[in-house]
Amino acid sequence: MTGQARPAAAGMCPEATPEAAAEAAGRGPAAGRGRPRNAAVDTTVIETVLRLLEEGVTISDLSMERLAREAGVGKATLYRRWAGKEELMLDVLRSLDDTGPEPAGRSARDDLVTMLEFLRRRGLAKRSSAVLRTVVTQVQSHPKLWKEYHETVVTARREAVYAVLRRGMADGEIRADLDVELLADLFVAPMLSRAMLHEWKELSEGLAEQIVDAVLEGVRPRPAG
Amino acid sequence: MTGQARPAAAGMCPEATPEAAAEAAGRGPAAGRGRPRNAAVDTTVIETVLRLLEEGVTISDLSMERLAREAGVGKATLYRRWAGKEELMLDVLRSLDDTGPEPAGRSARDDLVTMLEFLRRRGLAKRSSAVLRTVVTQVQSHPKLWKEYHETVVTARREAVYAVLRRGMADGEIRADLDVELLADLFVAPMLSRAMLHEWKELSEGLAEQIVDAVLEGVRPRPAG
DNA sequence: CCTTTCCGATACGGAACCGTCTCGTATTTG
DNA sequence: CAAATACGAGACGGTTCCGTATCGGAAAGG
Repeated sequence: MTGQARPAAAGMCPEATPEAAAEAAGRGPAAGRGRPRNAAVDTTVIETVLRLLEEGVTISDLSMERLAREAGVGKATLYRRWAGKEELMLDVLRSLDDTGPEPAGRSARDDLVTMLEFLRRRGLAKRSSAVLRTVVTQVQSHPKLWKEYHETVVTARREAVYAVLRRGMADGEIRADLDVELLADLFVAPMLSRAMLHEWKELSEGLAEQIVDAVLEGVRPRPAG
Repeated sequence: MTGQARPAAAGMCPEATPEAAAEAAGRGPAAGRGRPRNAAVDTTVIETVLRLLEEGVTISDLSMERLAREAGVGKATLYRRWAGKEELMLDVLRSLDDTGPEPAGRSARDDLVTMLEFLRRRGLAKRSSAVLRTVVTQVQSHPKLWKEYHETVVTARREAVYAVLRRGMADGEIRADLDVELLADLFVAPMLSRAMLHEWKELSEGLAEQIVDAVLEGVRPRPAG
């Protein structure tokens, strides 16, 4: 949650004090002597970033100066904790790392529905949706941020889908002659497409089941039975 | 290809009350008297924008000042033709309006493959890909641009897909009990997802056929014949 | 020839931002 | 208490951009 990239001195772990835990997370200005940092500032700042993104502010338009104003903190405080906007955004991305519910494991079909339903609900939640849409789309311009987000969030979720699919293939529930990555896209992309590209209107109630079942059964008419 | 939002007279309808037509499209300098505008400037400017976007420049980073420098034109010339960056970008978007080949109409399956193959090839073409990725992702921050792009390009292409699907449903080639919009997403979204979200690496040769056939047949194993 | 408009170039004032630094104050350790 | 550090606020010089205006020259029509 808190900043990691600070230039700060203090390096890592001079000793094994209780603060070392905090230091281990990445930093610390040798937290010993003076006034300690107000942990609430980290929260306030990140929350402000999320609020502004939710309101449609572009990452480029989100200047450190404006952020300081809106969050009611001093610019020095920002630069004391983060080396720049990029480092700050990295922390914002990390705060979004919600992997969703663990699939129950009853069947591949049900697990896929669960996963897609999570995507659908997140697409409907205004906070997550707007923020995620903004971040995912704009972050691609900043290769460093995109790489971080991709490795932290996207890859993890994709691997979870792969696991479900592989088990389904082993169980004979899913064709084993298709590429796992292709299969994942067949299921996930339609939901992602609606959540990100289209307007949020088309995320109706039973969409997860509709997609999963349609992809499973195929859209070619079956003569009978 | 050339600008439309231009205040200029230039364009279409040189006669039939030239001023009226020009004024209708915007406002014009009543092109009659002085030195005519160099039509090549429109091309040069738009081409420069595309080149810069292709190089990864953000729309926000693409200032009118920088654009004038890179294109080798005067700032005044830009503001003489476009009211601002937004108007200019609208023309850039219009220049991307390539609807692709008309489907042959032999079968819904083949038409879908043709359409997806067009998306795949465009995703591979560095120019279109990088530009489109940048435009599509960043343009969402500018509601006006996004609306324009959506109405001009996206809607038209989606309608084409709908037409193919409806004909396929009428011909009994595609299940008629599914929503057309859902069907369109099942086919198109996987390709779009790979072209825009993933890296361009995963746009392999037979991908269009793979997607179409997998969605048609379904990914559940068929016992036998 | 004269007027009009375009062209590239550049100067201009005003604005926003960056990152650093300095205040005056608050809080904690020694 | 004194030293050290954090805090909000904001000054500071430097950069970039915006949109307008001006300039000398070029191309068209009258």
